[in-house]
Amino acid sequence: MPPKTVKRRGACGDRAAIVLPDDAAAENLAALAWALAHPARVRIVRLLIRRENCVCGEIVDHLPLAQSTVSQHLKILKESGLVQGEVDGPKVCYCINPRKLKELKTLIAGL
Amino acid sequence: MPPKTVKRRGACGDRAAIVLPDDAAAENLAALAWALAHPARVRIVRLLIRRENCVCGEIVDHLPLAQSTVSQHLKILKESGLVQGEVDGPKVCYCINPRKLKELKTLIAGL
DNA sequence: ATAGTATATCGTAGATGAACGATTTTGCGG
DNA sequence: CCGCAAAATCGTTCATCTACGATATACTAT
Repeated sequence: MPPKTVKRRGACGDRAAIVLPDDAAAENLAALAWALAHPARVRIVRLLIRRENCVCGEIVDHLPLAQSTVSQHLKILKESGLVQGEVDGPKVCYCINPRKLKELKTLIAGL
Repeated sequence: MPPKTVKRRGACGDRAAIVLPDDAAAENLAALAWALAHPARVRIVRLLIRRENCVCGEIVDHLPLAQSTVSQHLKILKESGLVQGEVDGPKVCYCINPRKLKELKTLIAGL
């Protein structure tokens, strides 16, 4: 997660973080953009969009990264809401959350 | 800048970073998404789009951040190409780079 | 139950981001 | 030339990412 204009500890000024009207929208878009702010995650999302159905750890085979690293990227994508995973036997299938994807597209298009 | 699947120093495995065909596209989108991956930068971009012309350090007045912090965000936005700045007397005017913005929109829409 | 495969989580290391205040740079005006 | 205002950069601090290997967890099948 990106520090999201997060409240820092007491030191360092901190300046009350006045929340302006469209702040929520900005944070929403920033969170979604953040999910795509790494090439590996872009690749994963594209992969999941293509094979519109779920995919399991073949994702790992498509990336030059260790399984644990891919798992972390998937976690980030899940937390963003862009990707959903459901258990299927010993494997886990991931798929795109079309609603979130559309939300992202709408937010970007509406810039 | 986001680590962009960057080459790490010799230690840590490093695994040759095989560059796959659409890697360039993924990195390109990731870099643009990265620029918007922070609420403050989203706000700045929106501000610059609205006042379609240039704006100077009033940007600072619109954000609950120190001048130096805003300057850093502007630097990131400039590096992404989404924003351009040109000197105007003692001030600096920033404006959106419509080409890059369109590129971003196209890449997202084409997901 | 047990072994086996598939994911997730832990622990670590190094790099980088975000934020600030302080300082430096830059371009005008007196 | 000198001072001013605006912006950029420096230096610091803490949090977080990214990556890995190693380990733990989960579910199947034997």
